[in-house]
Amino acid sequence: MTVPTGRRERKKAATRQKIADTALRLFLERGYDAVGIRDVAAEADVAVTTLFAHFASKEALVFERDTDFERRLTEAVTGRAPDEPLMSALRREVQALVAHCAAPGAAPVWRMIDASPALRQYEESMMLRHADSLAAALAADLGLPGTTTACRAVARFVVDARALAREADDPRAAVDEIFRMIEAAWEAAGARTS
Amino acid sequence: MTVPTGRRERKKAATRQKIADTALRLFLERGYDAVGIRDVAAEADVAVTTLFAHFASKEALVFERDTDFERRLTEAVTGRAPDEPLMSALRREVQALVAHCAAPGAAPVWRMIDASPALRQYEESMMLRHADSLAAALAADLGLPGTTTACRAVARFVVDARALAREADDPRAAVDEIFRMIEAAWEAAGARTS
DNA sequence: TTCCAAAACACTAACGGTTAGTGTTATGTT
DNA sequence: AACATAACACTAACCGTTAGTGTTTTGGAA
Repeated sequence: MTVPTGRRERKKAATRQKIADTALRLFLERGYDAVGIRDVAAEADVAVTTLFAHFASKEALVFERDTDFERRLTEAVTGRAPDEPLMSALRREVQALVAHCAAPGAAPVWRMIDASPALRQYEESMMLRHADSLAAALAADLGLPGTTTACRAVARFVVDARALAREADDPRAAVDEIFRMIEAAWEAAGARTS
Repeated sequence: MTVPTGRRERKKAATRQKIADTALRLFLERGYDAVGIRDVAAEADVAVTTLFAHFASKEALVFERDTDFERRLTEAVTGRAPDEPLMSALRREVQALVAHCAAPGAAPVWRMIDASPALRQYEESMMLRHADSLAAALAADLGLPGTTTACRAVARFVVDARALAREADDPRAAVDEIFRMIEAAWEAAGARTS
């Protein structure tokens, strides 16, 4: 139980990163479906089993940073300024996340994701996991003992907002519009929750 | 272009049904993961390729009636009484769908679905497809040329309601609570949409 | 009735993601 | 210095799925 950063952990992180980088490069070069797991493993110079020790599935290679998204959502709730309303903080964070997806460098990756049913499906279930985390964070912020139906509902609405905005013509405006709806929903629920 | 019901179509439907019934029986008997496609095909006395000619995937064997759900959602919109509000009709239909899931005979099937990540994921993406259909139906009902952001958002909220209610302690109450939120969201959007 | 095109069905073989089983090295700790 | 552990490697296989190919059935046209 010493402090974290030993050589072992650094090597492990390096291997993981090398695999992820190699995979993304190959996927963008030749297309997601045209690259096999065995190709990625060979190019990254690791065994297939090693690759699966670091990533649970082929899709997970693409969404390597997925825990970041989850953390950002929950921290938007737990780490907001004391006087900021919940929904305001969430809208800001979703705006930032959507803007991040629309960044110039990210475009080819999202085009690849949109082109692959497997990747789209993986992203969907990722977002539902994030919604569960967010629901828990919301409930905790309200001092509730467990996640209520209203918390779960709003959490889903928020991740829906991100998904819909990503596909909209004007992502910024879409987030604003959907959040007006979510805020109304939240107030309607609030009459019973708080 | 004669009328449909020839012997051929009856036989095809019978084969399809036999495959689905056999699959569901085996899945419930031995567990979804413990039954292979080859087992199902053998037990239904068809070739594996025939099975895949009728069903696109192993998961589709379980959600055989999925188009029914989709149709019921859109028809709740298009086929409602002329004076009934949209959200009222949708709430009624979602209540019916959720009640249907909670029916005694359906319990083992849902337990199986909840136990299998693959099935859960399949159901999720099914629901998103349904949300897209519903969004189109909503837009059409409002006389809009295309699906707007608000339509898409509300459609997602509605299918979220079904998913959340299915897992809630008191499904009926959950649907009511979430629909109070959705109606508020719909009104907030309506200020700009209609 | 006879024949034809289409569709359902079958069979083999394979592909690609994923895992089990087993063994080898490197690393942090005692 | 020695041990326990975790990272890594290799082989072989499992399972869902598809391609390729051929056979039978069926509905309708000639």
